[in-house]
Amino acid sequence: MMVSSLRDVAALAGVSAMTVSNVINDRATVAPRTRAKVERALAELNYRPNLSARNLAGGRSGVIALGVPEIAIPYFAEIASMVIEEAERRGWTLLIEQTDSRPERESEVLNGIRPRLVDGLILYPSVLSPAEIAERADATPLVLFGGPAADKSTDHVVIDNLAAGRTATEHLISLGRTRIAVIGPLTEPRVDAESPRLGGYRQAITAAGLDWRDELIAHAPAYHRRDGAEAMRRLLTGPELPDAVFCFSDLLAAGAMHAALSSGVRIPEDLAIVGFDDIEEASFLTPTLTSIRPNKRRIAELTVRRLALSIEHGETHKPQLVVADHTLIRRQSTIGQG
Amino acid sequence: MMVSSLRDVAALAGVSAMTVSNVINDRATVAPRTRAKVERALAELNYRPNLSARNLAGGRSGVIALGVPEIAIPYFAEIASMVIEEAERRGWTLLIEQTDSRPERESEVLNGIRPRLVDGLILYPSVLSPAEIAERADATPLVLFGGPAADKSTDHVVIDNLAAGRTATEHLISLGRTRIAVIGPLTEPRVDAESPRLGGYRQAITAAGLDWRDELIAHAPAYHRRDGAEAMRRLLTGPELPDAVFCFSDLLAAGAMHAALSSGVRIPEDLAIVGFDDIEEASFLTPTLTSIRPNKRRIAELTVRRLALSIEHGETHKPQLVVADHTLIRRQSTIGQG
DNA sequence: TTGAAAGCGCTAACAC
DNA sequence: GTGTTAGCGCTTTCAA
Repeated sequence: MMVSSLRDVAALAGVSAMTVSNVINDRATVAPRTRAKVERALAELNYRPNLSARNLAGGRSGVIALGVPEIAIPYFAEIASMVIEEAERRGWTLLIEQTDSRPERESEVLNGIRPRLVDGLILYPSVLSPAEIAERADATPLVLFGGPAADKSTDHVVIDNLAAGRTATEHLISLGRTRIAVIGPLTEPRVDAESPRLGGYRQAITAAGLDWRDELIAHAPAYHRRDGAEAMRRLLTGPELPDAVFCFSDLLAAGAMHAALSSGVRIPEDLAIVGFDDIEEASFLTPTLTSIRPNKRRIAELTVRRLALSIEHGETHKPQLVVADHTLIRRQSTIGQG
Repeated sequence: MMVSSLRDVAALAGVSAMTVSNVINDRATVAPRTRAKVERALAELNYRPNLSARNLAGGRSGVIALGVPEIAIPYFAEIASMVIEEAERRGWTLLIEQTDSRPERESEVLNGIRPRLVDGLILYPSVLSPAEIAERADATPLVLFGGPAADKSTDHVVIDNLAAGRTATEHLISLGRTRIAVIGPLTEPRVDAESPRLGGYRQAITAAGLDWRDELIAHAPAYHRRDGAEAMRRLLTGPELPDAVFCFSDLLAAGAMHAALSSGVRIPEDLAIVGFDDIEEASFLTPTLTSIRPNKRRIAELTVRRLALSIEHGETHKPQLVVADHTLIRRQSTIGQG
């Protein structure tokens, strides 16, 4: 099948290339008769615009990029799916970059691996500090999502992790649990600070007048299932047996749950578990997993909307920190068969 | 930060744009001194090539597209992750399209949603028939993966689903199970034929001299967890209680396992379960899930390699059907704590 | 309402 | 070894 250009269509329709361009982009007020002629030619030649040419001519590429640590992590896959849908709504296509949480990779993505190809970039900043992000050598519009808020110079969509951590822990306390463990990365390397989810846990524990016990704080290097399983094994062989655990991701919770069940621990009778992210898997674990559900649809929507604003208003665009909502979804892993 | 073009670099280095281009693309034999000068200018101006311009000038875009039903399905997310890695190895970036298994969407992707932007396309053909695929109005190099083999006019990477279905079923038979159920889409709408996984099951059942029982064949409309859970509930309330079940995906198996455990069925004592895909989740379910493991790394590698060949050799490229290997991974859902 | 001219940044082909 | 010319297919600007 032949590839036809604007010129071919123009020739067939007996008009100029410019008029065809106007028809395609629904611009100016093209005379109905002219429009009809052009549209017939368009169809006949099965015209498809050359995006590179369009992009080069000063327009946009219609492509945005999403940078995440790993697309195979369900939370990111679910977010990516929604971002694709939101982008499509605006006529954009999504390109995906994996950073593997490696600084060089994250930096490459930030500085435009595919230079000038994308109109904008959405990034989950996993390892780069706000300062490093602010220093990037690329002017492509950028929106961050997740992690702690960086500086004010970048659009950023987050949820209130501190409040979420508090809510998760309070839920366990309300169930009468007193030896509540935590599994997750305890610090935010990006800002060299305590994880806000841990901060929320701390607040809830303190407010309830429960003892703080270091033996119940299990660090996990990352958010994977295996990290959760390992941390749980450490807790189960430790000096203080927990009666509940708050995991900083559902993947950690899935690993922890598997390790616990394999050791004969009953859930939630002996051990209640709360996860974070509410990935689809959470509803199908046995028992089903109580989890903090960030409003993923809203995160995707806000992220793409901020990016659209930034792309459209360029210089005058004011970056903003936007907070999406979250809720606690109660399931069997804490409240039993209900 | 300013965006600089070839010309800017050329001006700074005191050479022509063409020489800069030659340096960048490692072409011709540029004099060492010239090269050094140019490279200094390149660095100083933080030059980044404009891909649209490069693409338009007759080169390639360096972007390939991957079309899948849903990126949030773990199997596709895992494959996508590996395809990204393989593509990166060749200096390509990956763009993702979701088809939702809708014919119009699949057709759009096939005919170049992002016309002329991508150098090649990898597609999981979920609903379109081989004839519809062959008729596409776009010349972009295409490689299919998964599903039944189409015609000979398209590159296609598959696994032997018939053999895999037989292996899964034989494994259950070897455990002494006699009432072996099946959960999954029973037909291939694309080719209007029986699912090859069901065909493998049939062969194994017949070869073992077991009775064929329609009551044990549970159709699932798709491969999701909820479909597996529903099918399992039907089997559990049906006239013939199975003592084993072969699910056509791990997601179906996860749903089926959840439904069974929730009804008090013991796995594997009362019911053995085999899944398909061996997604990471399979190793962390309780009990862990026996599954057919397609060689995903190999599928990604072969897919990208065939695409590279097609892109490089254009007209003279001969499409081919390539078969990747698979193995049965035995876990607790069939062989217990063993 | 339509068209002509210019140019986006790059590379291929060919000179020098 | 290096530079010149032309042009990829489109949009922007401005004139008709």
